[in-house]
Amino acid sequence: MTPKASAELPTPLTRTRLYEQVAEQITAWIRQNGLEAGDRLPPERELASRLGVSRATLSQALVALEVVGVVVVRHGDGTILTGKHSESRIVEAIRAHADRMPEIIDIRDALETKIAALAAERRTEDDLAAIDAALDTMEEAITHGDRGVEADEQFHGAVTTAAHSDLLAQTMREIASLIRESRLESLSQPGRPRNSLNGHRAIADAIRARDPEAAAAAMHAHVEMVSDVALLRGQER
Amino acid sequence: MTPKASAELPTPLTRTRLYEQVAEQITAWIRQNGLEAGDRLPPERELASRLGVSRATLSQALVALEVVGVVVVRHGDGTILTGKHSESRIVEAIRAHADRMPEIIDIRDALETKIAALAAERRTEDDLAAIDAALDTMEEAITHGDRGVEADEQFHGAVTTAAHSDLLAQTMREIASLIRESRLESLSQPGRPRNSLNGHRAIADAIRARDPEAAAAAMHAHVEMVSDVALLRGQER
DNA sequence: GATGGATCAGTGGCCTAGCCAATAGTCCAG
DNA sequence: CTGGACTATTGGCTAGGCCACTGATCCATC
Repeated sequence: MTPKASAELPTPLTRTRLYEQVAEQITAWIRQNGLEAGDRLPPERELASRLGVSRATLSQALVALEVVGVVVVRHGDGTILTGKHSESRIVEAIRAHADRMPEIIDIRDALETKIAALAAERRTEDDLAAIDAALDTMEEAITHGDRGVEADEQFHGAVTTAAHSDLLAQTMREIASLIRESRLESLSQPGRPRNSLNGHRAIADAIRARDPEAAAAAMHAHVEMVSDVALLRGQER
Repeated sequence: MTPKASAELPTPLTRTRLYEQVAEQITAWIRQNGLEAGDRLPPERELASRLGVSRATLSQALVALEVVGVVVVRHGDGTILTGKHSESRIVEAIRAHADRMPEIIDIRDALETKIAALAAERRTEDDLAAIDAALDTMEEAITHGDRGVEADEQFHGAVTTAAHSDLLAQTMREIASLIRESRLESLSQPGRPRNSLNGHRAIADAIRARDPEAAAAAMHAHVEMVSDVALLRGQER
């Protein structure tokens, strides 16, 4: 490498572990042969030699697959498929889809509407303060010409916290990365941040007034507004 | 199988792997010493001897922790904490809570209400047939004095399928085990299965009529009915 | 005929020992 | 002060081996 390369270097070069490659080869092999739940993998010794790795490495790969829930390894018996594949990860299963925006909208609508309603019922004064703070942050961001992506997330995060439901919060966190993408698209539209802020205000007011139905309605309208953008973008393709 | 032994045997006795114990010891050690993101674990050789296991086994444990996202292992450098702990798994985070029923109700309400509405919009004739089949199964189960737990799951599964949203389906699957528990409790109440079946019928009718709002309302009422049981049980404790 | 014990082959669990490869720090030459 | 070489430390992976568990089979016993 010589001087000029001041631009971005290709990659931090993520090193792949052997066990990862082995795990992928195994799952690929499973798909190819159309194996299903209950089917057996070959014995470790055989599989290891077939893959050209040591039994220790294969064992690591199996541990990984077991943790993810793809297989269950039974002492003295063998390694059995669970048919779960990678169902555990919500996100990855969806990422493959090209036109996944509508689905994200659906689930946002489902979760956030409920969250808004719960927040209206359960919010404390502290929760309210956090929500207001997020509104101020967004106000300021927009005034400075920023899109307010972070402030947007801050707001929704504050509302989620106010709902006081670990399960809902956890689930939101699970799909956070997907939602983030839709946010970016939405807030990139000219004039959209302002609209979004107004939506937030309506939601905040309903939560302040402890009115679950109004909060749900406001959140629903807000998500719908975002969906316009998404659908529009879907047509562009 | 001989007739008499119809009682339940103690347990299928789940065997614990050494690497699992090691992984737990490590996480426990992390908590005890209040280690945070960026902190290092001791070298493998040392850690292995301190824990009294071989390096190979310790390595398996680290693979498991790496897959879950607790640590990142860097060749030639060491093992570094990520501070993520186990945020990825929705379920486990909640299992710890003693009184988690209300939260399950909340998220069921959020997801299934939306799912019902979508099902009403998008259902095909095949979807409808599957839903009706589930109703018949439950009808029969109840007539035979069964609680109809499986038929209940079959129905909700059919509705979820009819919603044609992979993301929602995925999320439902993610919390399926939690919901299953709440189902068991609900359907164990005398007279409850019959009530539940009526609720299902109302939902099915709305979906058949392609009426999203009615479907959502019916599903909401259905989930509410279940929640009565749950809350009642919460007071028992 | 059914039950229960012994046996045996196949399979995973775990270990020891060792070499290879990457990293980061140090020191030295230019 | 920069760049290269060296070195200690650390993880990556392999080989080979013993032990424990599982399931099937056979056989003695009741």
